[in-house]
Amino acid sequence: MRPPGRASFDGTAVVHRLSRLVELDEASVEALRAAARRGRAVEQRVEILQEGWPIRERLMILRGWAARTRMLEDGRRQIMSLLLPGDLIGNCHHESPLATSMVTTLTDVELCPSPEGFPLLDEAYAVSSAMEEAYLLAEITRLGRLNAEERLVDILLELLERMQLAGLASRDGFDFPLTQEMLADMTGLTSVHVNRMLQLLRRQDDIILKSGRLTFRNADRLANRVGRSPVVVSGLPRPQGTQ
Amino acid sequence: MRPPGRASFDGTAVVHRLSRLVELDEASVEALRAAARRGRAVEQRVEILQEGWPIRERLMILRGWAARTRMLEDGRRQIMSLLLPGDLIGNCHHESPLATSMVTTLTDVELCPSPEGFPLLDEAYAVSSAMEEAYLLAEITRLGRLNAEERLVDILLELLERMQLAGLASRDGFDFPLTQEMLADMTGLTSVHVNRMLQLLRRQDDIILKSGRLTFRNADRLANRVGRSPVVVSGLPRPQGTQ
DNA sequence: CGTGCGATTGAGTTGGTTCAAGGCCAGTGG
DNA sequence: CCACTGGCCTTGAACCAACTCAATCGCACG
Repeated sequence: MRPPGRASFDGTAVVHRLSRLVELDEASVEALRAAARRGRAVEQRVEILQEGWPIRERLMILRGWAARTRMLEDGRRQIMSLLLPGDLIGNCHHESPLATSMVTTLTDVELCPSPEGFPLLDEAYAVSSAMEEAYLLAEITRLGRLNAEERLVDILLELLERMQLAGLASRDGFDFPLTQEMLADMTGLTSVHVNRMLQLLRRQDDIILKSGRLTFRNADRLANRVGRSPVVVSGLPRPQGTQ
Repeated sequence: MRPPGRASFDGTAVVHRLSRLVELDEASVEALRAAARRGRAVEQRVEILQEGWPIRERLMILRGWAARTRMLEDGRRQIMSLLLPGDLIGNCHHESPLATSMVTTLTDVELCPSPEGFPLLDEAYAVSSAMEEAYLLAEITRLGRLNAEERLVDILLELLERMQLAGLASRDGFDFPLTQEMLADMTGLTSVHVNRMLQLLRRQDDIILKSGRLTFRNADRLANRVGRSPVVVSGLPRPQGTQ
């Protein structure tokens, strides 16, 4: 566990992700890289942003996972969305200066302010923000209408999709830092039940999940089984030129 | 049931709501009123927008209720958010030209394109869009961590809050057009269970719900009981000057 | 006076929770 | 080098909130 403080990073994930959303020019990419060099490290389980705080700056995640969460009085916790490398935090589309949710690091994280004043980057931020909304909608359907197994499969596939977008996943797997309790807080289940469902998926030979790595045996078949279609394709402008 | 087609309306709800979000100038208000006069009526249970459709124009709801919904293959349905009079549809914050969800009318509805090119209105749209996100986050927590009774109370109180914002509710009640099945599709429950929970609330003397009107016996007490705080206050810029 | 949609009720079932007790393993300190 | 943590995962058994299925009621409307 490295101590928080200064750190350096090349910003691969951010560049990879944003340039898949919008075809970026050299200046934008360079600005991202430069920003990434000024990255700050934050330990796991730290609150980056509190609900209602003024948003000073827009941040990007260079490394590690964070989450937008809400706590109830009695300790119940809901993770409303995950923030992965390449994602933006506090992407307030406007003059709304207050955070609408708490943001907590789930792992050790490295972040930096996102560069401003580059038209293409602004466009990418906008698309990114639209994607975020699409993921919120997906989360609502997941919680409202899917059963435990479907929820888990659906969220895992979404993560594969997003990690691929950031260039951090192979065709069928990626490094997976979440505990079962975090999965429970995302899916609205208990960690005990998440455990049983993961075992079910393992027994069915759908996934391999061990030592911090998640691998799908056949992601397409699985997606098909729970009736999932990728969010990116359906909810977003097709990447221009790229792809 | 009036036939769809041309209709006229003064746009009270829209003006009321938006001028609570941002202090509008005379020109903006007049533009809203003028737009409202060109309102179009749509029957209940009609799909205004399909997922993936290009968004031609930004619409406002003048009268009636609609919803952003998603259907699963097997007929399960989730209402992701409600659209009330004064709300905007397809408030795409950017160049993202595709609808991220289906929009269906729940009641007979009257709508019109929202005026463009007024700086203060644009600001109001932006705030409105931020609120929409806050409501999505609230919906996620509701579905993920509240039990049936809490979900129902929470959503009903949210609706009170929103209807008041549009000037369509008294201090403790408003006209309520939703069927129990629609409530079920919002709360991720079955209509049978929604029915039982509503009866519970009636028995506890929390609400009166009959002949299309919902009244709270003591909204504050109820809010307190389920640990709910208003979304508007916590997640939004305080209305400047107003209030 | 039907007719049909929505609300209501009952009885049985189940998916997911709760509570509580281990088990595993990486990191730490002696 | 090994024993001792502490965090996370695993397992079992009892329980309960919410679902399912199916019948009935009530009312607005034609």
